[in-house]
Amino acid sequence: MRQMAANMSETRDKIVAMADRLVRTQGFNAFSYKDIAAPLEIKNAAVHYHFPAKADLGIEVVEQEIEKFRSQTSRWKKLPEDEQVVKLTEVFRRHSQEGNICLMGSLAPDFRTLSPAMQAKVLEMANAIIDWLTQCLEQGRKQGRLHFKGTAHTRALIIISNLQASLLLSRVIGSSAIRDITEQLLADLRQK
Amino acid sequence: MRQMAANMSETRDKIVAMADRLVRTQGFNAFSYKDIAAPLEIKNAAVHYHFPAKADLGIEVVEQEIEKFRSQTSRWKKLPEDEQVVKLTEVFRRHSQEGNICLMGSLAPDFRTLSPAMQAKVLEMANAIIDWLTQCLEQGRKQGRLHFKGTAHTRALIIISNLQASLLLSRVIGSSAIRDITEQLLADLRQK
DNA sequence: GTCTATATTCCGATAGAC
DNA sequence: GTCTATCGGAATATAGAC
Repeated sequence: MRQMAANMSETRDKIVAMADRLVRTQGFNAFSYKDIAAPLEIKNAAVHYHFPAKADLGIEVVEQEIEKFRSQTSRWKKLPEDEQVVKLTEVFRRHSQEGNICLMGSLAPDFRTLSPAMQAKVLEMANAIIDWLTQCLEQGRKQGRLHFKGTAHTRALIIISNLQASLLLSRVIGSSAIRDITEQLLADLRQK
Repeated sequence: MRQMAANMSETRDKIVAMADRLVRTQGFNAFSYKDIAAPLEIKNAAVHYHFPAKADLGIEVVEQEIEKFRSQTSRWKKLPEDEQVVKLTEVFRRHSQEGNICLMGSLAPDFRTLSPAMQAKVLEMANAIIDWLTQCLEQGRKQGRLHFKGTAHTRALIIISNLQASLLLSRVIGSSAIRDITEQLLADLRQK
């Protein structure tokens, strides 16, 4: 996209990656520029150079997540729908193993404290995930590979809710929660 | 419990109520003593008198929630299990109408930033809810009033997850989410 | 129990040198 | 692009008068 030498964006990328990690592990309002600068062994002024305001950094984190989600799901396109759902659960399981929660689960509680621009980005992310899963479920049911009651949209909301909250719950009661939940979830979808 | 004139605890009660509201609407790390003091028209020093540290206040909020949950569920004891589950969903729906999210959904993302004592209280709360619902589902299935696959414990985790995250989601995408989710959830449980 | 006043620390953000 | 230095503000918390 932007014309830029490879090393020029190196620091920038590291900052975004660190911010992503911190949002998921501590929450957007609970980390500071220092938390980013210190581990990267730079000064907070350097972070401000790349992202003048904290909201700018938050927006970039969400934007990259949307981009990542779209590229992932696009790679699953040729798989049967039930396997695509499995892939989705694996994304969450991987987050769990790294001690992360998903961005939605992290940013939704703080939603009202976010800048309007960042709120818009979070909404965009939510819609991207919900729309994709709705279509996946709809198609999967048509093909006879997935079974569920009610509309695909509502079922998508339920499944997203489960995956999100299972990460939250497992942070409190231990990581066995996410395994149990996702397995039962997939079993439900496979059962006629 | 404690020996104390009625008016002596009035301010204290108001502080806890305000803190509860703020935890649910903004998150534990995003509100300050000023946010509590200003609407009550007292000074932040008065808040510190009742709760020396913010963690003390947080613990009290969670403790009162545990107490409230136990007294609510105890009042439902004589109802059929399927109606008890409906009662539970109504608690969440009421939260949604007031723009609140549940305490677990609010505190779980920030869990690692909480003091050990507060973490312990949050875990206690999680277990109280999960244990109650597990037993309710187990009993309901025995009575033939509730229908689900898998263990009651895993199903309890799934339902709690759904209710929690539906509040989070509805904050971002709008409040229709919670209605759709809970209705489908109850329909699932009623279907043989 | 509540107040005024303040200590201390930290945060996001900016200015200007290099 | 990164640094040093610092501003302005806000947060938690405490001391001491009333």
